[in-house]
Amino acid sequence: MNKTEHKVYQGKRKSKKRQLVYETLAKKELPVTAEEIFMEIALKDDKISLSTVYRALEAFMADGIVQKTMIGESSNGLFEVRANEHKHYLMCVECKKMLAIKDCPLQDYENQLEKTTKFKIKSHQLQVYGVCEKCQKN
Amino acid sequence: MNKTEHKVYQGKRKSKKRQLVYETLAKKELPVTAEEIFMEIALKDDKISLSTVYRALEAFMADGIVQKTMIGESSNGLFEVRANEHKHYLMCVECKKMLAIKDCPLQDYENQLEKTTKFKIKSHQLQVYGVCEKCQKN
DNA sequence: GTGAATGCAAAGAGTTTGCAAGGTT
DNA sequence: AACCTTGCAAACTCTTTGCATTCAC
Repeated sequence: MNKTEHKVYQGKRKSKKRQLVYETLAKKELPVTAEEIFMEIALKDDKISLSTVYRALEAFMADGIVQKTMIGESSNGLFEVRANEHKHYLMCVECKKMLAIKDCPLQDYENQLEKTTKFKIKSHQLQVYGVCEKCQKN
Repeated sequence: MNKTEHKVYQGKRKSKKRQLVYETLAKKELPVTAEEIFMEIALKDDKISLSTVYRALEAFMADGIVQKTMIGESSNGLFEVRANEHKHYLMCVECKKMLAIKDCPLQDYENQLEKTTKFKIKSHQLQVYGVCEKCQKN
C-alpha cells in the first residue's frame, strides 16, 4: 500500500462527511489537529461542523484506524491514520516543525519489557525533541 | 542524590507556596496532575489555590527543573521533577496504572538520528502501553 | 421507516490571566 | 519601597453533549 492508496472507511454508515474526514486525514504526512481537518474541508468545498469532525475521529479511533497523539507540551490532540508502518516524530523545539521518522528501534526493547514487567505490550509512542539544522544557525 | 534528598527550589522568591508545590511533586514516583498537587496541599494543611500551583509549575518549567508530559489520550498534563536519571512510563490500557521504567534504550538511536537528520537532539519522551498482569487475568 | 450522522448552541474540563491584596528582600 | 507571589473570578481553548433535523440503508 503506497502513499496515495488508502483503504476506504467502512463505518456503520458511509456518510460523505466521514469519508471526507478520513480522506483529508489520510493524505497527511504529519499528524494534524481536528481544527485543521475542519478548516481544510470547510474552506475547500463542503460545509462541515467541527463537532462532526470530532465525532468522525472518535468513530475511527474506536475502529482502530485512527490514532490520537499528544506531542510537545500543548494540550491539543493530533490525529493520524494508523499506518501499516509506524512512525515517530522529531520536533524542533524552536520552530516547532515536525519530521517523521520511520525507523523504530523499540522492538527488542518491547520484548524485553514483556519479560521483566509481565505486561502484554500493545503499543508505544516516542517523541524526540531537538533543534533543526536551520535553527542551529540562527 | 537519593530519593529523599531534593535540591531546594531556587526561584526569584522563595515563597512557602512554591516550595510546598516543589516538595509535593518531588516526592512522587509517578507524574501527577496540577489538581493532585493542589488537593494534596489543600487537604493536608495549607491553603493554596489551583492557579498558584499552575504558576509555580510554570516557573519550575521555565527553570528547567520540572517537566510536563502528556500520557495516553487524556487532555490533562502530568508533571514531574526532572530527575538526574530519566524515566519512561508503561501504562496499562485497562486499569490505567502506570509503572516507571528506568532502563532507556535510546542513546544510540539519538546519536544515529543526529547524523541522519542534522538535528541537535535535546530530549525524548517514550510512553509504552500494554495490559498489566492483573488485567490479563480478568 | 429506522437508526445513525449532522449542525448548532450550550456545557464541560483543563488551563491561563487581570487585578487587588499580601509577602519577600 | 520595589517587585514578586497569591487568591479569586473571569476568560480562554479544546472537546463533548443534547436535541431537533437530515441522511443512509
